[in-house]
Amino acid sequence: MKKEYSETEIKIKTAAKSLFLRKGYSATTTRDISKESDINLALLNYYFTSKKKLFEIIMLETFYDFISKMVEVYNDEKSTLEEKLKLTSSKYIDMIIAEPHLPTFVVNELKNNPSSILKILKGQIMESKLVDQYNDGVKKGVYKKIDPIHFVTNILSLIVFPFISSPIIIKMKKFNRKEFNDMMHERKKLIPQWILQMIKK
Amino acid sequence: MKKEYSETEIKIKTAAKSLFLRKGYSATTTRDISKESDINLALLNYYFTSKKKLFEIIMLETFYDFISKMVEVYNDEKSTLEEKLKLTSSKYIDMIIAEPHLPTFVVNELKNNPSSILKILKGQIMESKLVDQYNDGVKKGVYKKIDPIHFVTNILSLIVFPFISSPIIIKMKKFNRKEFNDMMHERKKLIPQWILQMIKK
DNA sequence: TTGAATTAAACAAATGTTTAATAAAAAATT
DNA sequence: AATTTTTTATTAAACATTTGTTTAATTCAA
Repeated sequence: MKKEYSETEIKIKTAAKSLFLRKGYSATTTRDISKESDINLALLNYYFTSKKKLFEIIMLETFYDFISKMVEVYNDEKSTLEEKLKLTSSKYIDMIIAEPHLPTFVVNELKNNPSSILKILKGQIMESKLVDQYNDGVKKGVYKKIDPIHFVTNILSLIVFPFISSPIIIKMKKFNRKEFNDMMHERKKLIPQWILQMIKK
Repeated sequence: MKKEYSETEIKIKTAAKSLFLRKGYSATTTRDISKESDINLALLNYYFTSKKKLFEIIMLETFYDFISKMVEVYNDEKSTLEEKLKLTSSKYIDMIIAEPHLPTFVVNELKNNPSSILKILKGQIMESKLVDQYNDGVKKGVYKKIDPIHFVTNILSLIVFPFISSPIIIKMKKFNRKEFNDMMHERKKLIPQWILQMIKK
């Protein structure tokens, strides 16, 4: 299943990913990619047929990484709901601080490539252990009875949206990048608390 | 201050806005715009000098509308904090349902045009009546003492992010567009409740 | 009659892709 | 082991479109 990539292919993919993340599909040219990866222009088509195909490969891998990080935690058998919240916040915030363009890229290029990429999602979140645990809490009367989609959506919203709107936050608070990141580190503790307060009766 | 636009200029602007919102700056061509607005290609440059200039005008207006809706409510003198939360949720959700591409457009093109557009923000949110009311609650000991930036960020996150991630939500829940919108209408009531629970001691 | 609005055509630059030639590596043959 | 052959990788150049913008001519309105 997993393709073995040559050194040159990896160089192309790395440069392409960096550029696609920063500038998006349309604003990235094949010459940009060839320059950034220091390979001849024609090799892009030689190895990946077209810019579009190359993009689809990168989009698929990136989205898969993005979702996997969530699915792994959500389906862990041992941890409690609260532990899952903490781990998700922590992992995601670290991941996005390391690659700040990731969320904008994912949500933005997503609306163009619908079904093929979204196949990855197939029930892995709404049928996760985390949602089970939430539903158990509802049954026991400790959590409010609301469609779990809100629960799942709220977690991701509180984690990811601040990054997407970082230019606004940075402007409003006169932050520099480090101060913004500190704010996000702070949220690792806060988000699990907030989510619990939101669902508790 | 406000420029008076001729009929042709409005036709161009309307078509351009629709296209920029749907496809972004780079993926929209001047010929797309001329076709959609049914005007001659050269008129775009005749009236707006360049594609870039036209985009900046539209970006500025759109972002201004987007922020104004918030600022108005946040600075209302009469309403309580809870009422402001309800009104913001309601207004924003209606606005974005009417123009679903708005949030993605704003956040995505924002990172490219930083200062000029973000000037609009100048203290209008962090120094708003809403933030005052929040700080009062903190002083009175009814709200937790956390930097109000989290408060402001969380409101926007819970309102806007679900729209941005709508392809994911629609896929996870096997929703159609109407069912997704219903979910968002449901959140008009829920978000103010959630926010209050998050800040209460 | 003058200035503004509109048009078709043209221009130059950029862009994704292909071609044809060469270099390098691997395989086959002597 | 040495040489030839074949396959693969890399390159510079070219190709056909697309794209943003301009020109020069024409129509329209004041």
